[in-house]
Amino acid sequence: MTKPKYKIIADHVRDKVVSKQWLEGDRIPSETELSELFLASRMTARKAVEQLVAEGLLERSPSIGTFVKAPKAQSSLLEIKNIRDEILERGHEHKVVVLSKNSLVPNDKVALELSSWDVKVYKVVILHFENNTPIQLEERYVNASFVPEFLDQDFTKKTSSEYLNKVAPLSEAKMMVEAIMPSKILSHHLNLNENVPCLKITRTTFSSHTPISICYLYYPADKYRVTSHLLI
Amino acid sequence: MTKPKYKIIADHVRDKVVSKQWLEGDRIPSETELSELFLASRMTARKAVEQLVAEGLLERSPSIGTFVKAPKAQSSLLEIKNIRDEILERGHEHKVVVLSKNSLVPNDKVALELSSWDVKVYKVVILHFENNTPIQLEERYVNASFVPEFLDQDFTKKTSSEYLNKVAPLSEAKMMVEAIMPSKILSHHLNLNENVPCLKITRTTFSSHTPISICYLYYPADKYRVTSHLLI
DNA sequence: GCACTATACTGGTATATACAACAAATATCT
DNA sequence: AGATATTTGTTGTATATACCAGTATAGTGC
Repeated sequence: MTKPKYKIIADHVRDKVVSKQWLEGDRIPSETELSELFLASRMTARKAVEQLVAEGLLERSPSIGTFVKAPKAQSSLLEIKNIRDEILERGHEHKVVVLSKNSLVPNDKVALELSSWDVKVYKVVILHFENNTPIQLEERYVNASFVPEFLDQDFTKKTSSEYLNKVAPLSEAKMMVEAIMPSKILSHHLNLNENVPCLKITRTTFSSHTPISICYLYYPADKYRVTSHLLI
Repeated sequence: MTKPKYKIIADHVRDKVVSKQWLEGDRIPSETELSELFLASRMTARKAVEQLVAEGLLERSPSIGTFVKAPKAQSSLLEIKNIRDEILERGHEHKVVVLSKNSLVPNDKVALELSSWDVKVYKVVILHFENNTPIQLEERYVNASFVPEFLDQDFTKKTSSEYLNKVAPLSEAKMMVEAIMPSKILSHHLNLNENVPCLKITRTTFSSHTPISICYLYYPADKYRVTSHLLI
């Protein structure tokens, strides 16, 4: 299970970019330099760079170099923002309680979305608090073969979606918004009064055309809403 | 300006796929076969295939082959579609009942969104049926100075959003999705059972940066949901 | 007929090499 | 000093080669 060399290089470069050690517009080492740094051939270094260009992190200019690309403006429609950033942007405090971590064989519905019948799936249930008020219950299933170390993460330090976006950058997402009446257990976790509905968001995220994760997000309807802004 | 060989190969294969000469699930020629067909090296043929895999047209299975991938379901991104088209697309019947038409001075909330304190506002309330089941209650406020003839329209023939899009083409939209418990009157119109929540969509539409209309759309939660598909 | 083995084929990784097109820096000439 | 030519560095394309790890098929032995 040794990681291919081009992936090692790609991971290393991606880390430099997402950790902001290399900033937007910076020129990264040339393909030849990368190949020397990692004791690989130019073709291998090139393959790593190609992958990151496809992910949208880098941008090439022939005869000049490869540069860190500006992040997508991407405020737009029903954006995929992680709950922590959202809460911090409102100037509030974010707290997390991990309710469960499991490795399991997916049920049909989850397996269908992750198109992974033969593989394991990881499941986590996490409760998010905004200023000590429960704001989101996150029930997340992750394709274990693509993110093998998912369960080892400490989600109190980095949210699950932050981690996923790091190891398998988001390329595509499907969302569904429903209104439901909460089950008793859900009502308990979200500390809901009687007769308060929930917003249920089902979100499937893809990385390079592969479904990585499906999550069910439950919000108290009296404290949360989804917005989008669409330019035509 | 000669096209690189790998692009020629990729274009050729892509054409086979989109023209349905090669169908979903079909195995395409192996990399070696492609290289022989196009008098190229395997690496070049491989690069063509890699590109098409990245585009999502093909799918690889190590030791087995490369296959034509199932096309993406492709609902579009939280599109602003009008309810009639939506229902007709599902192959169902659409019926409309206009509950009220008014001309009034806007309350603060509506006026703020339409940024029209000094002008009149038109209001319509319309109930939409899908196969004789109430599916949407539309409460719409329109900036009267921009759409003076709004109230004269027959909304059973053309929906309000169709008409608006014709006289003031949509350039921008803001949406908000919430879950609410219906009021008694709403529950009655939507023919809801007890304890069924509603999806409330608040949508403000703009034409050339001017807010034209704000509408509140109420849906029975057990019969409706909002989806979006986001490509990054 | 059945089980096992060998072979051929597939995509995945990795390298070495070569040349083209272009840009920027450097050196050279006038 | 200024214009021109050369060199160097960069990405882009293309090939030949090698080996690995799987799968599928054909062949072999029983």
